[in-house]
Amino acid sequence: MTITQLHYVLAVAEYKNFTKAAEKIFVTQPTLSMQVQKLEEELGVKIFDRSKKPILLTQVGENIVQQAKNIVNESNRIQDIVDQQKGFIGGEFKLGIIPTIMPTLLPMFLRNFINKYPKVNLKIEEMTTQAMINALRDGHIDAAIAATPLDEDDIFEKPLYYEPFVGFIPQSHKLFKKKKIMPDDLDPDELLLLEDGHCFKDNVLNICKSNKLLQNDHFNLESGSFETLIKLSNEGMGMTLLPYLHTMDLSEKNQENLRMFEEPSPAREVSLIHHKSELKMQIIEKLHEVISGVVRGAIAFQNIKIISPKPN
Amino acid sequence: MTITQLHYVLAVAEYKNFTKAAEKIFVTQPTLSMQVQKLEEELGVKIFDRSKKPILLTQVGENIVQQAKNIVNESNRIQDIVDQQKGFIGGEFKLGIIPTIMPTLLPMFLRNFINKYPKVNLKIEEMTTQAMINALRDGHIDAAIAATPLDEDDIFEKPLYYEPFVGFIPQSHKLFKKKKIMPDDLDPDELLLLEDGHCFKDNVLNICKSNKLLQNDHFNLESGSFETLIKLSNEGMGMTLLPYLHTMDLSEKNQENLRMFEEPSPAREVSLIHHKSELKMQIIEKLHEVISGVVRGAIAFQNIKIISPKPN
DNA sequence: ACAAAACTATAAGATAAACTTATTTAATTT
DNA sequence: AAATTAAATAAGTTTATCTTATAGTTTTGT
Repeated sequence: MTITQLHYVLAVAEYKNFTKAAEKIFVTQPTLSMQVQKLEEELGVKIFDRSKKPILLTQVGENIVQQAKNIVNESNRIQDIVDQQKGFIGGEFKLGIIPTIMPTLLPMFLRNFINKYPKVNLKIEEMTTQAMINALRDGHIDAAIAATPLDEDDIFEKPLYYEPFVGFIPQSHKLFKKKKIMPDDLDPDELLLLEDGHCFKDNVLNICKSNKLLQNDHFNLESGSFETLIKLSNEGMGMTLLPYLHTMDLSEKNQENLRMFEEPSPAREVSLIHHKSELKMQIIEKLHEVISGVVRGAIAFQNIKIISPKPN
Repeated sequence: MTITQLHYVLAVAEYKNFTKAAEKIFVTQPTLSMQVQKLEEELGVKIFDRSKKPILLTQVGENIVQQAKNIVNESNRIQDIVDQQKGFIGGEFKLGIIPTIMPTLLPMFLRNFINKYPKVNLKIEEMTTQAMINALRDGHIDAAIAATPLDEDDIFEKPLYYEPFVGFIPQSHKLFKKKKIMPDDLDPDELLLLEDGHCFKDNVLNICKSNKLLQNDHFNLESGSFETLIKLSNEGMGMTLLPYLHTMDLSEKNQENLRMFEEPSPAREVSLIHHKSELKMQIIEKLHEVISGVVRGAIAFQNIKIISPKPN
């Protein structure tokens, strides 16, 4: 049994197809076939059931794949140990970011980070929270930025900052005249919302319903579309909520529609999340350091009420 | 990086000597030299400091060895998974047993176990509790039988049975006339004891002192030497305590000197212990099953007071 | 149902990796 | 300083791994 063979098994298990897996890991298909067979022979069991297409994992196969993931993870950790010792911060690092955080946060820290750690080859991908969790588990990404808490017990969360929500209220709206708004002022049925799955906790307000309506309808608002939300709002579709960092980019005219909450302001917790396997921790720590440092300058609220991303 | 290379590193780390390590793992010394060098080159660090003799681990080396142990353990687990699936109970299994349990317990279960699981190649070694803990950590043994609790957080304990202590009281002794004895009757200063490190808990009696005296003096009583203890006792050196199972082998004459404790009788907890890495769990479970089944027949006490092996 | 397409397995030869024996070099003892 | 002990290097052999080419399967589409 070699680590290479385990890699091969994982690739086949992932793509359920020898040919595709072979392409992805840059070997020929016979290499995969033979090495997987060799391992199967050594262990004395079939890992894959090739009689059906797409290929299936046998029962033992499932367990073997699970364990193979552990072994491969643990073996990746050795280079980590070496890097850490050398104080080397570098190599490829894949970071996932949810759409509603991407456009505001990325410009704030990216230049800073790549200047400070030029040897890190950052690859950033926009993805949903659920896709992130899966990608972290599979090792497809090394870390991600999302609204937390997620309550996934194999995902660790390192909070980056607490970002207050700010009301965006059109002139026609009855709340426009108020200087500060309160959670109780919000009417879920006329609130325009973007963030997938982000809900106030029960005791504040549950706005998932309106959220879902928007998403399942014509709109499926994605990255950068807070602009859309603002336009809809200005056209009398109702008020909306924006994360604080996003409000800093608004035109002067739009700024006039902003209304802060009475303190403690509802806020979302934004965290750097990673898998419990703790691979590439050095980079994760530096990333956390840079981002929270940069954001600390932009957000200086004290009185904040954290909001959970999921209804419960 | 291959699993083989990690094995080689572990061997060298263990014997601090390439030549010896090479012998132990049945390869030639140049093979070790070259493969270790190759891994060092791949990682870009020296794992061993060869400038001194015996060889030292570098700082990174220490960490690498630690991680290598994890990886090797996890990779051994794959065959385990396969065996489990097949319902196969077999292969080499190394079991450590402490000297004071060995002679009485081993004959009780050994034949039974090897008949039931003939494919298991049991290798039994007598060793002290501390040696066991180290051997379990290093993977030199797969499981062990010892008095518990040990309070080692990487060692799991599966209690096998609770074995009462029985007083062995020479005719000359003042307690000889009593039918049953009580913990308070015992005088630590005149109690002959054998078991290394086994002490009544504070609230019963702390007999470690007398124990240590015996050990550090001329005697270092080892396996099978309860006989010696009994002879010493019969010659007026004082009373002693014997574990219940041992008393079953005594001559009729010696049986007359036995005095049970008033219930609840003090007892020692004897457990099958293994490392948290949970390798060869199938065999461990079967072993536990067989031993506790066999002993259940021999010990049928209800009222027992468990005694801790260590003073605290 | 039959041909085409899509996959996987096998064969054979090329490449590369790992291992052994023999020898050299370096460090430690005496 | 010589003898001893242990690790590194060199050279050649064996073994393992990979690729190209090809033969079998299973699935898909008409």
